[in-house]
Amino acid sequence: MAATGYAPNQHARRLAGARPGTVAFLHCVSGDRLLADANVNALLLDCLRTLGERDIMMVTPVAGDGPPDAATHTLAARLDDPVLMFSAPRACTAVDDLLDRQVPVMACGTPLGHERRVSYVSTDDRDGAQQIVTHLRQRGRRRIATITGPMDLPGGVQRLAGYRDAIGTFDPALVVHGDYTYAGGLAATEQLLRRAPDLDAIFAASDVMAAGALAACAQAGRLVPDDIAVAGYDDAAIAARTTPKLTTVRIPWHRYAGQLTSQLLRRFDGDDPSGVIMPVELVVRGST
Amino acid sequence: MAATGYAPNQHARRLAGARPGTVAFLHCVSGDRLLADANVNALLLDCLRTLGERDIMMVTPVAGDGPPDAATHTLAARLDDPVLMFSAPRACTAVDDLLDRQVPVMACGTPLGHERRVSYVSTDDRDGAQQIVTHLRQRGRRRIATITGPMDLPGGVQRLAGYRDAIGTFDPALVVHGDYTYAGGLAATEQLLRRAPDLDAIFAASDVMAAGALAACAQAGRLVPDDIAVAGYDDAAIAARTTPKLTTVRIPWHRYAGQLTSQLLRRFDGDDPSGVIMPVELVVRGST
DNA sequence: TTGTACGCGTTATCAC
DNA sequence: GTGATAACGCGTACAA
Repeated sequence: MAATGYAPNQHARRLAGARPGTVAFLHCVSGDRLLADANVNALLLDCLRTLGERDIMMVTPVAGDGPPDAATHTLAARLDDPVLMFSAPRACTAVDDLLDRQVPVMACGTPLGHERRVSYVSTDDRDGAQQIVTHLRQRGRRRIATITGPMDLPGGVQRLAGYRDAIGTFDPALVVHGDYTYAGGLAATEQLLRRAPDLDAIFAASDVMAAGALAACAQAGRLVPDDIAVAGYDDAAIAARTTPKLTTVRIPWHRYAGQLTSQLLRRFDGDDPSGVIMPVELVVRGST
Repeated sequence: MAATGYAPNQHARRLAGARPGTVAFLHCVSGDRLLADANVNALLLDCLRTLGERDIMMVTPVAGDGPPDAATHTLAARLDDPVLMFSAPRACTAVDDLLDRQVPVMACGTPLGHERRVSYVSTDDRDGAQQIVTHLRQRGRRRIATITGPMDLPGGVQRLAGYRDAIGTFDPALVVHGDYTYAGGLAATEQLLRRAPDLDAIFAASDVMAAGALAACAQAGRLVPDDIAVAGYDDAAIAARTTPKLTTVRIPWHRYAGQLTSQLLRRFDGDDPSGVIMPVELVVRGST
């Protein structure tokens, strides 16, 4: 059997009604940002490996062009297998497509507007943001600005909520919306420095944006952490490679992926959608 | 037809002998490095999008654990569709598996030991390395070290060959083998600085390693480019984000992906394996 | 326990 | 051209 090099035909077994042997990977971003997010890649990889161990299944990523939602929408229509979804924007119509067709959907991060119908695992973003802003205030920072994530994504709104929780008196001039990219963080910081030259701390909603913020501070001749403290979020690899290294909030990536896959597997067996929230942890480094 | 929301069952059509609707993505690296290489990701994404335009096909990535070859070997045995292969090491046994089973293989980079049996698109690594070393010599550098890529990968051997072509008198003390990673570049540079304190230039076989080299130089108190010139390879995104920015060799990524997909599509139609080599271009920035 | 039909949805082929 | 039918390879349910 094994000696003859025999392997069952996946198409035939699927056609005969076997349980799905693959999981579709759906990343709801515009085409040029696909596979460009180190956090998502790491998480995806971790899931891929765990899934591989169990049933030797693979994940098929799906590429989308144009605006995030439209692209994923059309592509979702072709999907047959369970879907592992990342960066799902608020009330993403692709999700409706999938749910209508009985496709089990597992979201990474709270699926805004679909909390009851799709399974998800997310992290306690609000708490993390609170922790980091509180840390900045304890270090004596008084004019703390923030660069948010996209406001149609759960991380964007929840990290901003945490910032508001902990900031004391809220000043809209100290808030700029970002897009989780390095270039976005750099541009947002330039804008903040122009708008509020007296700020003494910046909390960026991602480490990549924080890295951009560091570059912008350097260009503007502001010393970090002496003149301005900079904090990130995610504890991504880049957080330990900047100068100075970034204070950040650590997401337990490995356990996160573990939850994602185990919940997904549970959906395979027909369990109801469920939501899991993972705790996060403050990591203090040289940038604050 | 379209109004009823009908979509043909991919498994059934495949079972009935239709042409493959998917391409398998095989990255021959140890599990933890999968999806971690920005160059590979960008290339993969580009292929994904082009492939999507044509026949609305997707790519299924395959995860492997353990040593690169063993993992890909076992996983290759499950593959049925055409394979797009990256980072294929010398005489990779997974390739034999695939070829035995008539699976068309398209390699990114010269598939060492399989040049005649699998199609490939590669870049003129030897020429690129020659160009960059010649550039360093023209700037007056005399003790030019190199951090190579893995020597079982085509980029590793060919970029080293180009270095030897242009270096004049070859000194083994100035050669350290790297692994294309940031940490590897950093460690290799520390080793070089210990071994040959008088070196005045480092050519790293990838931008990521060059970024690590910059960090090591900074830690050692050596100024770049005043004391030591640092050059990379790939023209990856990181090359424009370091301080100073990296002199490097630009690979025409977009056209590279175009060739990869068009050759792959050609294999679909039963054409014979073919090899294509793309030209590269020197990009001079502040680090030299 | 071991064996034998049938059905899954499509493509291909052969009559018509 | 059009329409019926045999594969494709594996699950599964049912019979022995």
